[in-house]
Amino acid sequence: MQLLLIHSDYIEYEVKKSTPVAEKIEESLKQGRLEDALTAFMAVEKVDEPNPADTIKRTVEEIEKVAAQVKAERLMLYPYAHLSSNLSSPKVAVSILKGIEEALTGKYEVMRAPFGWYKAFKISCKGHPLSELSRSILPEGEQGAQEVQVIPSCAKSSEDDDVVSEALKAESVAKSYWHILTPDGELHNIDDFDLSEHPNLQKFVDYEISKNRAVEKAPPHVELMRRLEIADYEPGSDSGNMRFYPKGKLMKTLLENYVLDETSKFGAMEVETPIMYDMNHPTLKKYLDRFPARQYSIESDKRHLFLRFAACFGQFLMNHDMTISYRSLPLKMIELTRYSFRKEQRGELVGLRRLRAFTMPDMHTLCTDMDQAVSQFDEQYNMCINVLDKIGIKLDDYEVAIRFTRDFYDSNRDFITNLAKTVDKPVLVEMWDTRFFYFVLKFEFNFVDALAKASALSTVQIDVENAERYDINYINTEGEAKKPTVLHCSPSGAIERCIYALLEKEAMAMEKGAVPMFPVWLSPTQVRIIPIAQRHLEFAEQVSEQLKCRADIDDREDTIGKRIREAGREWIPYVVVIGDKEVENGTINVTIRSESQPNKPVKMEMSAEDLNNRIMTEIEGLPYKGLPLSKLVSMRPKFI
RNA sequence: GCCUCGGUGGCUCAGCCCGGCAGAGCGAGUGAUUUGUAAUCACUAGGUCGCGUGUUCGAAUCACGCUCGAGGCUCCA
Repeated sequence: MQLLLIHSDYIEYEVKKSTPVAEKIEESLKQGRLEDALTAFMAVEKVDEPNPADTIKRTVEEIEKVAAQVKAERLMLYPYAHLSSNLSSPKVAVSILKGIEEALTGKYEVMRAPFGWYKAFKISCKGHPLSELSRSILPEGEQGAQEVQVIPSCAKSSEDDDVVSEALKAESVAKSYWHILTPDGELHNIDDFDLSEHPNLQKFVDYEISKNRAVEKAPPHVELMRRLEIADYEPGSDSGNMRFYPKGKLMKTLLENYVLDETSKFGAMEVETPIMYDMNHPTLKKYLDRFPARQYSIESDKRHLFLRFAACFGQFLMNHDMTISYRSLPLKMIELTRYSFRKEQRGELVGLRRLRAFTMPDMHTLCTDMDQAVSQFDEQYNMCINVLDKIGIKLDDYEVAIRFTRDFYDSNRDFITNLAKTVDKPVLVEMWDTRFFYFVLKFEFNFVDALAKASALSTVQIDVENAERYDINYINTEGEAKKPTVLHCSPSGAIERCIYALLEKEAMAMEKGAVPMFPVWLSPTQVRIIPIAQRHLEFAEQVSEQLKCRADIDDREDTIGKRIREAGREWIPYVVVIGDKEVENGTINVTIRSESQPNKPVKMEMSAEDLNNRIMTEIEGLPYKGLPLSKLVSMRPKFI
């Protein structure tokens, strides 16, 4: 039994024509309408034939469960053969459908659309989180059956159709085919590929496909983000809106500046667009109607506004008004949105991993045609690898997912193979037989965290829909207006999520017995200077002046042991202890965190200039900003 | 939205099962110590035990309602 449940404002149908298997019906059943009803589209399958009673029982349970969740009092039972490719005999189907109807009658106001007729129907989907659900009900012992992912399409109506059209069927149920693509170009069936040598990819695949994500504890980065005074929950705001303390704000600014620098080198023009838009703007309305409500909305005088969930709107509306010659293509614009807003469901928000307000670098590239788009895609793919690498997230830390339509794959096989070659490891492939989303090709780099949960960082998509929707044109060599092919790219993914990934990565490293740290250019304090006694403070000041980086002085009246420990707990890359010996010799003793092991610090005697040179080499070409807090640690407040 | 668990000084938590003076460690303040590589010692301050109602001689503890948070479901353009 395949079930597709839609909680609708209304559903109505009208029979058009009988098929050879049609049940005989009363005139009154030839049309029907229910308001505020849960509609159950159902397909009875071959596997249901041996035990119809069991199928009835379990289907009824499932429907009742959902009806209770959405508080529906009216049910429309709608036979919908297109949900399955392995249907039962019509006789069994009718008996099961009638059985379900009988079991539910009395508890609900039930209407059943007749079986075996071509019917036209209209449905208005409510669009709340539970309004669209699909269920496969299999007999006991048949759990291994093929998984079918249903991608819901909302607010669709088939009013123009005489019969339930093939197009609607295709859009209601787009099938995903999962594969593993190896660098040699082989496209393996996911079940046939041995992932045991790729444990991280295995985790990602499990997360993506089997959706098995039971986890018993909170993710480790939540404790770390607080303990390191990076970020924290803000109870005075909405959930998923974080506060950032000075150290976290510094890291965030550096990451933002880095991504902007890289995209600027890449030729992107930085722009800024509004964070709120008119819900009733004709172009935006069309776009919003395609998706269930997931945005913050604001009532302001007569207008109904929503907060942007990406920078697409602003940039596309700008593109629409621009005069663009083919000479300007590929044309790149970037905005670093502070913020983009998505009203994710309450239970889905976790620490810095998924937020309702987040900072998103969002670049769009207008290309003359698909060929140019494909070559741009390739360049941006490589840029993303490089950007994440500098941020401290290496190729081993994430898994690649590439998703495309079958048509795209058939005409770009070599190109896609090359993407796997570039990263030189197997990648997960999702292929759709029809295009449902606005893109024909996308990739993401998915970070797999300490609890085996995956989340996307970098992504690029080839969009074949929005140039049309926003009426974006360029003038070609012939002087004709043409629609460009558009690329969406976020080189790093959300900035907050990069911090999450770094924290989770270090948490995993700690588990394995390594010493955790941030890349030097991102460390809030790069050098901690610890004068042993007060008389060494002056020399400590001198050393800090010689270092052209974020060097602070722990002048608190604690023991050396304690201050060393504190520096370690702050993951400071270089720790300098200054006492009589140093003042005398003019050299310094540096503990180098990146070379140390737990309980085995690596210390080196060097001059302040040596240390400075070493750090300058490490942070060369990367953004820099001064200390986010007072140089003297004794003057700092505690944030947590 | 549904299910489960939780809310006790700034932080982390014990106490709750089985009702009887509200506790510890860290942090903060003060004093002593001026220190050579992962927690110096002593003292002090700091709490309507999330909110409300009920049961009781007596409620942090039991019951009910509310609220906020976390995890799961669902979802993730």
